[in-house]
Amino acid sequence: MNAKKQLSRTPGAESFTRLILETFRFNGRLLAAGDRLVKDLGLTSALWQVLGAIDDAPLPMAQIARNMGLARQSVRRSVHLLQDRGFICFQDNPNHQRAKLVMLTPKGRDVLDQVTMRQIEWANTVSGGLNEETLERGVQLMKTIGERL
Amino acid sequence: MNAKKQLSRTPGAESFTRLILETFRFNGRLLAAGDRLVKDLGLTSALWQVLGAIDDAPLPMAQIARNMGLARQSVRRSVHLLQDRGFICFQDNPNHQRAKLVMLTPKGRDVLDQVTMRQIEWANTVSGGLNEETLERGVQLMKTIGERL
DNA sequence: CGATAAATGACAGCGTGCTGTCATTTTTGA
DNA sequence: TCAAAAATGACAGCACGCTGTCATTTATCG
Repeated sequence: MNAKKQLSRTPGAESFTRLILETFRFNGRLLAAGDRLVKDLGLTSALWQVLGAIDDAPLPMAQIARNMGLARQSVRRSVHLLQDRGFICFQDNPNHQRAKLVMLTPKGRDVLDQVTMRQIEWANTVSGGLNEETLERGVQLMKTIGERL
Repeated sequence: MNAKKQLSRTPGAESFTRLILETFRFNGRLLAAGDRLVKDLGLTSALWQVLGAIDDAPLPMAQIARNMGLARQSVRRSVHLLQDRGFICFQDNPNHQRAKLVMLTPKGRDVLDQVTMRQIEWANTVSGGLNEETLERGVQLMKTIGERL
């Protein structure tokens, strides 16, 4: 007698498992594409994302991290690299003595604007011919599953 | 006169951009969930994936890397960690003197089988209530876009 | 008000992806 | 056949995510 439980994936779980593996690949490709897009400006995908997070308004590191879904310390590292490159600076926070506001320098503003224009052209090209609803359903799918994890 | 070109995203590009940001988040959550699932067995998401790649048959490192969509050297590092833990060993490759075959040890086989059972239960739960076609469309979407990058 | 909890950033260190370079082996093609 | 190109794994080192710990500041609530 075979005591091992007969365990198998539902059809949905099969698809879900494929989705996971494909997500790993896709994520890697997106990061690589982003790196290519901004390399000559002295940026990387990670640094660019942090710049983008303070596009509208200066924010403390912890707030940036929450907005991006990253750990506080991951953002801290990027912020210091951006400071070294002269893209951001710190501004006193009237509401919090410890948590200074991370703010774009004029140089950082220039670079972010350039990158944004490149991203727009790139996104228009890559998404060309793709159905908007299909994309939106993909976003929703990841949000839905993400919340269950 | 404003010489700046009026550049904006198409609706598809807006959705695509949201898809990108959501992919970063989703990827992070998946890795964390995988780590939790196998932590007590001395594995991580990355090591587990490599074990899974040689579930069916021993393969050389470079082949594993291609199958997983990773760089050769990323896989090399994981393979050596798995060797340190006694989960894999090397087997002579009759077709290639340099590229030894990476093979599960009995211990590695046991662990992988355990992990696989856990993943099946987990995937069945997480994917419960999700439409299979929706998931499959998500997979297709990422494959399609991924090829354009 | 004051004690305790929570949030924040600094510091140290790890895991896993990448690239570049090298020696060796295998494959290709003139 | 044999020289050039490609593939493979070893080694070194970087980028960026994470965690844990700490001192300090801020918020909470009895």
